[in-house]
Amino acid sequence: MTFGGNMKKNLIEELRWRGMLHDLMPHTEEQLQKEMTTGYIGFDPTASSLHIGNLVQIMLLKHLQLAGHKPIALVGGATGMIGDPSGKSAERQMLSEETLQKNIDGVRKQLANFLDFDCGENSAELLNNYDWFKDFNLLQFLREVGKHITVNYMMAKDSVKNRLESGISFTEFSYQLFQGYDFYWLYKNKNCKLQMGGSDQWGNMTTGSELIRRKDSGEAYVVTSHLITKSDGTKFGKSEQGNVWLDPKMTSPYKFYQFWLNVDDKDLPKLLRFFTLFSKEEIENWEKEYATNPNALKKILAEDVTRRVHSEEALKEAQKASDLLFGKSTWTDFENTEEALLQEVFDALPPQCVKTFSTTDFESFATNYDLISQVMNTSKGDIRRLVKDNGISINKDKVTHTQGDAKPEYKFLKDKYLLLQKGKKEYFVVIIEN
RNA sequence: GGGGAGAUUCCAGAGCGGCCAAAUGGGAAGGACUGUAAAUCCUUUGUCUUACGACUUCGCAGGUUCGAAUCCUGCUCUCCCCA
Repeated sequence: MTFGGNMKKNLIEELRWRGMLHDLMPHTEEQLQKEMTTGYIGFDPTASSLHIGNLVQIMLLKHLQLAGHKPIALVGGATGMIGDPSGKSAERQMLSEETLQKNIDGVRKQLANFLDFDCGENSAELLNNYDWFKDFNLLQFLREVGKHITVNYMMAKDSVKNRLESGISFTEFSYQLFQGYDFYWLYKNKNCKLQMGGSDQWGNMTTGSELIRRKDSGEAYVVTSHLITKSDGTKFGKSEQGNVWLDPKMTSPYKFYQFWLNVDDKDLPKLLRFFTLFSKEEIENWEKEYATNPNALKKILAEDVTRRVHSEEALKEAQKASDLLFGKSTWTDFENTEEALLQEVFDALPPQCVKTFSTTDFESFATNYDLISQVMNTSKGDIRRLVKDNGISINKDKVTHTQGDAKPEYKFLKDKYLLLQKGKKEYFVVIIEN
């Protein structure tokens, strides 16, 4: 039951025990056992970076490759221009071509990080469907694609059905044909027989399989994964600031690491299985060992994901920052930290949380309220409220109302840093430069 | 082309001449309790201000009125129904 002697794992089994498998077409397993199979997942460039939600799909491709098959990551340069109606209750805004191009570039770069592109016959490939759609004219499309799929079939898809009340444009209605043709094209040109994706993509994906059957009487398979949701039912991957992105410029590795440390206990079993590559035994052993210490598990999770998405160095920095910024760190801890390390820690903070002032600029703040609202970029009323609720600290000391109106007078850390906190978790740093 | 409904603060959604900076819910923020968790509780959620109050908001532009989110006129946009 091996092929080429290099089969490592049964993909479907792997996805099953991880709880990722949602649905698959009949005979998919046989196909995967029979030979090295090429499978693809499409990513629409709706933003200039992928986010944590997309990471599940990336993991699918990763598992595919680890099981000895060949993954293709497809950037939807063409389909992104149309807009997938799946899961959307209203017509979406079209992106300008300029934004789209920027997004495609960003997404391409990230995808390239996760897969092995140089490991022999099952090396990964990165493609853009714009390449085969750009010269495809409308008449050709209608004759070659449209003719094979009935409107009845298309209307039966949930993504379309759900929109019949609220309205759906022809553009979004036709989305599934484009995605379907992607699959067909890959089938013809890359011998791709498998498409994977989130469970919300089932409808779109089966259209492709259908097209392959009708046009070529070919067999092509579809596997879907569960969409990751939080135990409280809200959307996963949103933090206070919105989406958690994979781009370090949009979500700093520090924030990223913190995100995983802060997940709900109840989500841990699922997250460890979805987002790490550890084996069943490893995960189960840890869960036994740390049954009463979920923070240890979170650390394992956060470390692994941060390392793979960013890098070992980024992880180290994020951890250094976390150690200093959290826990029981005191003012003296900061003073005793050498400057180079402090610098690193502050670098790990999101850029908007670090402000540099000249001495004269700093002198020009009449009150602490002025200073704080400037640094934290919030209204003074807000800061007053926070101070009233004990929510602001400077240099690890709570700011009181009377202090708030006083002129800022501080002992600077290493003669140049001032440490502000909003709540317990959010740090801001002022750097004084001459 | 004809007819109807609607546009309110981050979102949903009340208000339908003064007591409206605008109910309620959600979200978000801070605090307490903890484990940088969850649940719970408390507070806050237009701007400024020594919270007394001042100023700017209810699709856009005008108008009526002592006074408008609320009434009138025009415009823009969205949705529904009929052709």
